[in-house]
Amino acid sequence: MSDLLERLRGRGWRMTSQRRVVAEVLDGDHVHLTADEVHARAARRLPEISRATVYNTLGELVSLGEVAEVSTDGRAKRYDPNAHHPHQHLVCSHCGTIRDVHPTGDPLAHLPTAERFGFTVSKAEVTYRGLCPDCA
Amino acid sequence: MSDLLERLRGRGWRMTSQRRVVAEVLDGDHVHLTADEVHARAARRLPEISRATVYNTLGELVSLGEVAEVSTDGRAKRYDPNAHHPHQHLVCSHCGTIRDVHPTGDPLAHLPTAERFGFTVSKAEVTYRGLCPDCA
DNA sequence: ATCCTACGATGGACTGAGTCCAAGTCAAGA
DNA sequence: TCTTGACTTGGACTCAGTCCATCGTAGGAT
Repeated sequence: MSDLLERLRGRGWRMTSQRRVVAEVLDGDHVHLTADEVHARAARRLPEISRATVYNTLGELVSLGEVAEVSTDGRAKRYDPNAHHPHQHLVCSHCGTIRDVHPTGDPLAHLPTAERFGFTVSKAEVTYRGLCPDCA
Repeated sequence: MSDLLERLRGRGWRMTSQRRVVAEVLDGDHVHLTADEVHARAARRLPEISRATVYNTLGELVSLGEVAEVSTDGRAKRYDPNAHHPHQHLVCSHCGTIRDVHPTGDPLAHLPTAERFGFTVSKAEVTYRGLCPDCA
């Protein structure tokens, strides 16, 4: 994530303090913050940042492929900065904790042509559900 | 789905015209209606049915395991009456069409113990994404 | 057949997540 | 340092879903 700001500048992004702060908040592994959580953390450094700007910036990061959108519970979407390392998610059904996981093999390979109904299938998202050690 | 009403009666459900209509609307294969769509179709037969009742009934059907909740897009949840036949979903990234699909093998088998972080993993939901024949 | 009552239905207010927009601000090139 | 169009702001708005006080009724009891 450290060179994210460089990549963005290279793509013609106008660099503002708001965008810098949002990008900094989204740094690390196993980070899966909601937009409101991103806003709250960003506001600790830049008190007057607005929700609209956070939504705009997250949306741009997603369409640039720098951040992945994850929705594991039908509630708020979460934003995962680990977009350059393909992975799936393991979610605790009780407390909602999310871990990045790496299954073996390619899930796409398990969908036979006959089951594709003429679709051009390009990716598979897997959500594993269960109980985490604390909730078990 | 035809014997659903029988099963529900057997579980002590009080049978009302509203519940009957909701259960009837949720009949068929590849049915993935939102709550509002269920409400609209139910209202064609029973004009004064309320949204709250549709939400209540759907929620009960889900907790009884008769209907599965599917959220493929972070927007409205969809309700899938095919809950007794395990399957995954193939979604068109452009128009949102959803098909039930049956991959080979068990996705759970591809998550090694070392990648389970102590979780008791009980199921895997797979969403395949791509373009349907009409949108390609 | 009628009565009772607890379970279910109703609709309107409310919440949470996200979008939209007109007006103001400022990064960065000239 | 000036200019300008890209960016930010906050408030109104939408959409999906929940909550709740009140009313209605399914189905067992008599």
